Parts: sequence; structure tokens; C-alpha cells
Amino acid sequence: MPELPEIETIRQGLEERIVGLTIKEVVFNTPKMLLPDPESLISGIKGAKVIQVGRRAKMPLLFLDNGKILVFHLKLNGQLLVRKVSKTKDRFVRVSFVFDNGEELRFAEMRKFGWAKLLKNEAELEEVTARLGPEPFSKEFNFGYFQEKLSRSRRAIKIVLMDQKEFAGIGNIYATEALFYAGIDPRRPANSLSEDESDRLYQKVLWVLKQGLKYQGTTDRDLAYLQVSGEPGRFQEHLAVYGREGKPCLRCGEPIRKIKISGRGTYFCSQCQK
DNA sequence: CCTATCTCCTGTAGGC
DNA sequence: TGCCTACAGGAGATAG
Repeated sequence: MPELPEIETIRQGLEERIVGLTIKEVVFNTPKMLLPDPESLISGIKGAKVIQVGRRAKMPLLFLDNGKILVFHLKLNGQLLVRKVSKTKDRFVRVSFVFDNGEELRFAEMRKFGWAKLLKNEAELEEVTARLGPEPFSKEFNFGYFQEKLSRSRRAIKIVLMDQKEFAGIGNIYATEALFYAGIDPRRPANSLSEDESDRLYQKVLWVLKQGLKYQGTTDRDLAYLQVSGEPGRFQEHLAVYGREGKPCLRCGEPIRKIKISGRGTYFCSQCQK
């Protein structure tokens, strides 16, 4: 599922490919994915030029020259692909933005959980942003903040890591991996971690996110993440526990276990993670 | 305030 | 072989 490293990789791809292009036309087949509604979204962006591409948490942002901002959420398996306009139709493309250079940005998402939302101005973006925790690579995301958030929750540590209101951009894959490297059982109540454990986890969260960025994201078999170019990421080749149920732990050889925490698949080594 | 459960959706896997 | 059901999962809504 696209998390911070995947969305950041997509952001970089979009920056290279669509900044400076003007949106000529919008084609869609799933009205409920266009917010606030298809008509206002389309009338608000037609003829506008993309001047900048940003990201907040797991959301790519397209800043337009009319002051409006197009926000995407790819949810579980959304893709943003830039292609030459062609008749061949991709089964899961829900909306397509046609540019003035003969290319288009396709938003594909099988389950229809994702959406594209047009914000009128920066103030509306701030409303969205206000509900989110700090970005992991910002100065607000420091150890003091991290430990404070953990100490205030009795929820499972993995759930807290993935809570966008606490920390922005961390999802199932990177939370799972960070907990392995920190040697912490994902079921532990967040407030049960010692200062040393919190510090280890803090360091490992940042480290695994950097690794994900370095390898341009994780393309798991059916999670369908692709870069803007259509290339897969490569971090799946470096996962320690995620998706490795029954395979030997890379550190101790114990079979990796898969359990559910609040309905979410969680992989861990019962020997290395206490 | 806090936490757990339900909901949206559709392809895939597993059972018979 | 094919039909049927269960399941996965981000995050907002809802319930307790």
C-alpha cells in the first residue's frame, strides 16, 4: 500500500513529468471518487497549469496556477501514471487528466476507496493538514514528540505508529518493519515502551522510511504500487518480515508469524521482538 | 477524552 | 471446472 516512501517517489515522478503542463480535459467513470463533485472539480481545473507537486502524509498534491490544489488519496492500491494518450483502456483507470502535450495522468484504483479532491485555496489545504501529525522528516517529528505520543496511548504500538493524527505517512509495511528492527512486539501497548525502546523505535522508523525512499518504494505482488513511469519499486527485495509468513527470521531463523492487530495483517518474529 | 468496530469496494484464494 | 464465500485494508464514521 502506498505510504510515505511510495507517495514521495510518485511526487518526484510527477514533478519531472507534469510541472508546466496545462490540463486540457478530464475524463472519468467513477463520479464518487471526484470531490467535492465531478462538475466543480472539472470546471476548477480545466485550463489550469500545474506549477508545483507536493505531498502531505500519503497524499500527493498538485498546485495549480489558479491557486487551487488537487489532492489525491491512493488508499490501498491506487496508481498515478503518466502516459501518452491512447485508446487502449486500462480496466481500473477511474479518472484521467489530459494535458496539452499529448500525455495524460491516469488515476487507477481497483477498489474505489481512493479519491481526488479539489481544494479552492491554501486555507482549505491547511484544514486538511491540521488533522495530521508531523512529517517524519520535519523538525516537529523529534524524539520528544514521538515519546510523548506513545506514552499517551494504551493502544498497540503498531496501531499508534500508523495513526495519521499522530505521525503522518507511516502505514502497515513500514510500521511492521520498524518494529522488527527495534525488536519490539507490535502488540505491546504504546505506553509500555521504555525510553530506550522508544528511542530505538524512533530511530528505526526514520531508517526504514529512508530505505523505502532509497529503493523507490515497495511493490508487493497484489498491492500494485507503481511509480509514475510504470516501474515497480525495489524495497520488497529488502523486507525483513513484511509478507514473509513462515519464512525464517533473517536474524535468528525462527519462522516469521502472521497475526492480526485491529484487523490488520502484522508480521513479526516472536524470538526477536519482545 | 479514549478505544474498538463498522463501512466503503472488488479481485483473489480457498472450499466443495 | 465453476460457483460461492471469506478476506484484505486506509481512514472516516459511529458506538460504547
